[in-house]
Amino acid sequence: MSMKYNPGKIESKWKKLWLKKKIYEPDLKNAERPFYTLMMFPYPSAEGLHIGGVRTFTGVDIYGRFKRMQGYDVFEPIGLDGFGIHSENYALKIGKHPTRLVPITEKNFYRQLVATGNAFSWDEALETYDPDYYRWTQWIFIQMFKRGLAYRKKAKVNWCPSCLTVLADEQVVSGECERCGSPTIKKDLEQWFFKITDYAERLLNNLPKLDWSENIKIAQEHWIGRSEGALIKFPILDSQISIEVFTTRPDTLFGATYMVVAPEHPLVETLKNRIQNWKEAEKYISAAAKRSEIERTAEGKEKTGVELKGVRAINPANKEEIPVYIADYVLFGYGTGAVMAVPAHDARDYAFAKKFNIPAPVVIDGGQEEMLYVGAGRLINSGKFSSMQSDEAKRAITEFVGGTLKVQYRLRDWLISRQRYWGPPIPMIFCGVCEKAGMGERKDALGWYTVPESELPVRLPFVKDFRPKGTGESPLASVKSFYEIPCPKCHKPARRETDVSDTFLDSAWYFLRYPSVSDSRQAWNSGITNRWLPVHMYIGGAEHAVLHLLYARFLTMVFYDWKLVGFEEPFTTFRAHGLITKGGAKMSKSKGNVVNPDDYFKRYGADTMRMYLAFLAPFAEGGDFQDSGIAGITRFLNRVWEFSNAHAKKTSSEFSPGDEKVIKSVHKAVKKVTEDIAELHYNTAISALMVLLNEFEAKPAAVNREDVGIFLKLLAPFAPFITEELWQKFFADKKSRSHSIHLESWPAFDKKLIVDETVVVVVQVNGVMRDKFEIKNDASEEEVRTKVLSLEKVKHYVPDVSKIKKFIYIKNKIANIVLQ
RNA sequence: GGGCGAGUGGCGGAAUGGCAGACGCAAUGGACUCAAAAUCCAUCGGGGGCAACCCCAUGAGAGUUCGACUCUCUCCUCGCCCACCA
Repeated sequence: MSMKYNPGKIESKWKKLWLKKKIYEPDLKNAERPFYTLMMFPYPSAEGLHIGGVRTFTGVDIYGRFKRMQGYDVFEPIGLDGFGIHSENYALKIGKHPTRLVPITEKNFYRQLVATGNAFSWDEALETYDPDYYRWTQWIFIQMFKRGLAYRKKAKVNWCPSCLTVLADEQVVSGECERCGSPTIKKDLEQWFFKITDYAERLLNNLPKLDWSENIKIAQEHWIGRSEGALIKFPILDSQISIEVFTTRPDTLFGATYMVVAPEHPLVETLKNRIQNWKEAEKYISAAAKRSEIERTAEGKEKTGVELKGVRAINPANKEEIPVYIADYVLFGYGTGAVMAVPAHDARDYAFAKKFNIPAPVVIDGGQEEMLYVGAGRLINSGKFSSMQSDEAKRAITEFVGGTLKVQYRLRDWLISRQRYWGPPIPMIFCGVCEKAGMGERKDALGWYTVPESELPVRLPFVKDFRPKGTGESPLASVKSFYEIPCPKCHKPARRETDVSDTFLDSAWYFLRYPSVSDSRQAWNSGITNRWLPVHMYIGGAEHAVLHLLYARFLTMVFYDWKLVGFEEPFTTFRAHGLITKGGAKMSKSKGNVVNPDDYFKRYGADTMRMYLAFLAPFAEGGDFQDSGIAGITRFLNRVWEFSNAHAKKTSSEFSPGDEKVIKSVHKAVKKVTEDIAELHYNTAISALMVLLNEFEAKPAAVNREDVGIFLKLLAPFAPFITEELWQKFFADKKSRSHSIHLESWPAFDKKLIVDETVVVVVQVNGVMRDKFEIKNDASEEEVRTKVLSLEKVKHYVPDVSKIKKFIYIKNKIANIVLQ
């Protein structure tokens, strides 16, 4: 009889053949129905591919294969985000230079990805550490500088004392470094920033138009954090100086009994001479600077601060003299770095005022005796504004004190420079001579010049000691041959920028490069880009909601404004995938519950693993990986193999005339699998295939050769190898040029065939199920009623027909008799 | 503290206003076997009953509805994200 199903053998055969025949390479220049499907850029960790990563890649692949069979020219590129702190930290840990580590991890990662059986377009693979790629990352930086969107600024920035580099706000998670988990501190450093804040409003306003997982959109909305309020000036007594605050509650201005400025606020230094307790203030300021973000916030609601004695401000609404404090509960980076404090109507101010015995007059009638009321309401004790409602009062009071209405965003500019080794050098040159002479490429950045585009890439030199220095300078700052360079303008000795750019810059534009990888003269070919992008189906982790996904949107918007791309948003559809746990816990080395894909793929085969990962839980939700569950898929594929071998090769004389029910089941399965894949409900699509096979096996004589063919096509996106083998064996037309099942067309279903001639109607009495019966489809309510009342069970529960209050019939589904 | 999501058999999960537990795992019994594995058949939420059947059950409690796992409110638990943003 037939040979046994041997996944190892058929998988290695088809893996090679698919690559050789390039069946997954679309015609990038001429494709008529482009469909770009993409999984978030992976970074090649030396441990190799994570099983969760396998699941996500495969999830994207199932969708791509489905679209390809539906007639689309599917582009599913792959590459590695190998530059950056994550890769460098690993290199540091094992004491191997990143340049030596890269070829090893790259080879291993690509080998694993081939093993998954994914239909990647390998010809377009790219790596961020490849000079052919990062020259364009540098090119982007140059354009950003030239157009004023990249700038240098001395600022209090997040510093990771373990990674010894600065970090963007998005990379500080709960006061900890996103990479290594160390508590971060604030450091005063001059750094490069991208002006993402210029795009805050558009990044926010476009969100509703995007077909993205809702939670991701909400996360971005919160991160951008729009709030409407007012800028109001509080004059300082006996001076020309005033303190400006941003407030969302100008309606509570009459209740402002003190002010707070952030310890980092430059105004504090300006007022130094007036501050009678300067020593105390100074002590507080330097202590605040040293404390980590965690310490600053972990002390939680316990407020600290120092009154600036000798400095008094005037509340512009009621002209009262009020004290000024410094306290670290006020953030320098938000608003103006100073607040007016209204203890009666703000929880933080309330806590602070209580501790420092500051009065808290009530100015909004909260309808309760409670001191603290943060809601809106009717104004009291507010002079001529008393009895006004908050909404109206906001505008009126702002106007009264000469303030201005203002929209404030929480989003800050993207800190782009890193004092590390493993990244693209920032392509800038600084000339001290030009700076003194008032020269520079941009008037607001004296002394700074971009590297001429013809000289790109600025290659990352080999630096033996690539460890971060912790001095605020990158290891490149120790390589004279790298940074010593004549000024492009005055030709005097100048200095190259030695910082590298953030990894997130590498990954913020890679999807634009993929279709144009072969083009060595430009970052992307706009004709090809506009043909293929925006990415039609993008899938990745929710943890990138405010990192990668925000940065990618920002850059795309910028390129759109520069007319380099014809679309404003990079990803039409985005779906977040779920997390895979093992034994109910996140996989981690320390817990010893990490699933190594290599072992499993070798043992069970790619088809089985692909299907198991898709079957174990809804794709978007994630679930628990259990070894025992794999057996179910192994059995299923064995049965597919056996059944196909036994029935697909029947000669025509052996064909069954076909059983009506089997045909209907096949059409129903086509509908269900088609709809489920489109919704990424892979688990239920697979269960539908299992149901169909169960039915095939129950009445094999009624199964046609054609039914088997349809079944294999439906299964093909999930199990590409076994279906290809069986298709080639029994169905493929050997003469046609390419006869892969994966290039066959997706089965259609006949609407007429999925409707049953009879339906089962459930009978309820007072909402409790009592009986059911079969009746012809779309029977009239009268027919149903007659039938229902004739049932023995119904007679038992409804002895007196006159007691029927209501008869409810939902067509083809249910009949409910309601008694009084 | 805020936001988002989730709570259904021994387990993963299905059903999103209409027969709760599809599909699969595990388990139990049986067939095959000298035996085991594999495979096949049967049982498989709880309680009652010889049985036909009946009752209870989707984290807890209320509500809306002829009818609620599904919608609304309150509470509890868990997960993820953000977190002194004025």
